[in-house]
Amino acid sequence: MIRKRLTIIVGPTAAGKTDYAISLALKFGSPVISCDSRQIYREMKIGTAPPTPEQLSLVKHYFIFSHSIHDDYTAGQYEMEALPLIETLFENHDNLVMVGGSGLYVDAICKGMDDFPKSDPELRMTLMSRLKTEGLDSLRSELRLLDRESYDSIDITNPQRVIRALEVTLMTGRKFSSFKSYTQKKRNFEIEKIVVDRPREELYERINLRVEKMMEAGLLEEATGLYQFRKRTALKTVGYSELFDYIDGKVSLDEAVWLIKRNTRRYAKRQITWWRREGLIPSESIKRRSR
RNA sequence: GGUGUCAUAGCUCAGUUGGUAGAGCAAAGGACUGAAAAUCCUUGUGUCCCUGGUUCGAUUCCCGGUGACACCA
Repeated sequence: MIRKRLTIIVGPTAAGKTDYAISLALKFGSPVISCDSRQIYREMKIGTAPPTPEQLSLVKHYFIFSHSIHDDYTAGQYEMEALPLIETLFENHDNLVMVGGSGLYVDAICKGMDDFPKSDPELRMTLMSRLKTEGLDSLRSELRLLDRESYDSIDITNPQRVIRALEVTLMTGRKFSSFKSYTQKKRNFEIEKIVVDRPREELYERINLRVEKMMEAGLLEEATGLYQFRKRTALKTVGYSELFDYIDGKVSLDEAVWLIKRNTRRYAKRQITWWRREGLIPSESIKRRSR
């Protein structure tokens, strides 16, 4: 029996993953399975740099424009939807191509997420307002009392992490740390990751240029149309938050565009850090480039 | 052409009454289990424009260059 293989193309934004994925998919006769936490939203068509309509017509794509910003989406849900899809597709394919810039989503496919309960919006809201009124210290000491292991192991300077740990513990009556299994889930296919990267300077130039092109393509108009939904977590996205600030009069348009570039650069850097940890990107200055 | 002011980190600038310097921004490094394009942590990178002088010691004071700006011609 032929071993099935999932090829995952990873790397920082604007490095050229989309093009590479399509050429590889055409070679394998595979569809492209996207693994991107923002390109799944159909309401954002410019700022997330999704494949163009032409590219989409070349190869069948999954998880592009497949969901709505009005439904909360998570890495856990992605695993639950993408994994069965992959298994189904393997019935007719030996090689499948996945592309993704979202490290956590890639891990959800490769390693699997533990069975943590998903968040309770009401409880989260309560905790967030407590963070505002009582401060992080108060939440921290509560976590310390309820779940010492989590308190010792998570990043307790990060409000988002403290809230999540507390949320799960309060919600289930079980310690957050007790949900961690520390074992990877079994996958009945091979996984190969390919990095698409560029020298830092070149990558940053591409990012800057791409932002200019997005503005020309009407990013401001798109953001204006989505302004009313700006509180949705899906719209906490580089390219949109900055323009919402412009609409609110907090920054000038030039400043907003400049901030989009900067924040995209920082995002790319975080992605690089993610795959560097896996040894996929050399820690010295980056030289590798596949295409 | 003359006079004046300025020249310090990638950028904007502070500072050293002479003991080789520090802020903001940019940047770099790191973390990451249902918000992950999110969220959080750490870090100061320098021929202090160049040459010479005074001095134990000059980025700082002095002479002379060079460049930028302003004003006067």
